[in-house]
Amino acid sequence: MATLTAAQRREQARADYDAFLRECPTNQLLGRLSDKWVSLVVAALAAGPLRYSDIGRKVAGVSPKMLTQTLRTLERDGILSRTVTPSVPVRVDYALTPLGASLAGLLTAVKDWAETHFDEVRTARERYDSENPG
Amino acid sequence: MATLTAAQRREQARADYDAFLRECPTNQLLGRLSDKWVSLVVAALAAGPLRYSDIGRKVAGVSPKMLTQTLRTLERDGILSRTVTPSVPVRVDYALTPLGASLAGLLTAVKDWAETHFDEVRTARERYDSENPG
DNA sequence: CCGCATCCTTTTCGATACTG
DNA sequence: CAGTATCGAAAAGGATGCGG
Repeated sequence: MATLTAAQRREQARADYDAFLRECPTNQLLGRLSDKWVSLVVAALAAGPLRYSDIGRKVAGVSPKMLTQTLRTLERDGILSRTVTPSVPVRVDYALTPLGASLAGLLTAVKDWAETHFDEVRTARERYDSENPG
Repeated sequence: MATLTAAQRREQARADYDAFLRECPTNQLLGRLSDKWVSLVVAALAAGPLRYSDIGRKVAGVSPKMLTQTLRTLERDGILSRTVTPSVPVRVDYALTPLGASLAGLLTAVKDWAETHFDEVRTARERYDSENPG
């Protein structure tokens, strides 16, 4: 008779796996970077520093909540810097750090790819949909 | 008195905006590509074709549901091809298309960036957390 | 102007069990 | 082996109102 039940073994395996994932840099960061708003915000700042409301205007469709949330995590990760000018009313500027700039090149490359190859993707979708009715 | 209430104007603006977003190629594709599993699956296939279960093993922690879902959308978008060999048991191979291969380079560049700069990001996080208690 | 807190809806996702 | 179906938990996301 085994010293562990099947359920216990499964739980153990899951715990090990969770620990592994938490230590895996690629998955951690990739999960963070795999965010629609991250790409758009970084792309927006690639051209130069912007104020909070300017980013909101440049990144179409982002709610204040998501914008703030995205900016906070990117600031925490050292991707961008946040500068508060204590005037009245307050002025807050965001800019890419050198680290962020190195990432921006890659993300805009992906964005450019999307723009360049969208027609091919659309064609592929239409073909797929016509070949797979239902 | 206006012919529309503020709420109605807001709703109208949102409808217009939604229509705009649906037509925007960049946002459509970028949203699709900004997916953790997409990056990982494409990266897994970058080295060469793989069978369904091989991908599942290579991409740690993906459930059958998400794997199938991801593979289906990528096939529909023309990023990868699906080949069924009607043996017993069935054998299904997935491979990047030329279109997918052109994308793979960019995504693995992002993945490499994550691996290379993870230490910097971690350091930035620790600094941020110590400077922002609570 | 910038942003936080709250509520609430929608969507996503993982676990599980089952089929050809 | 390669999926599909279903369920429930979890998270994301938007709306709104307030505060510095």
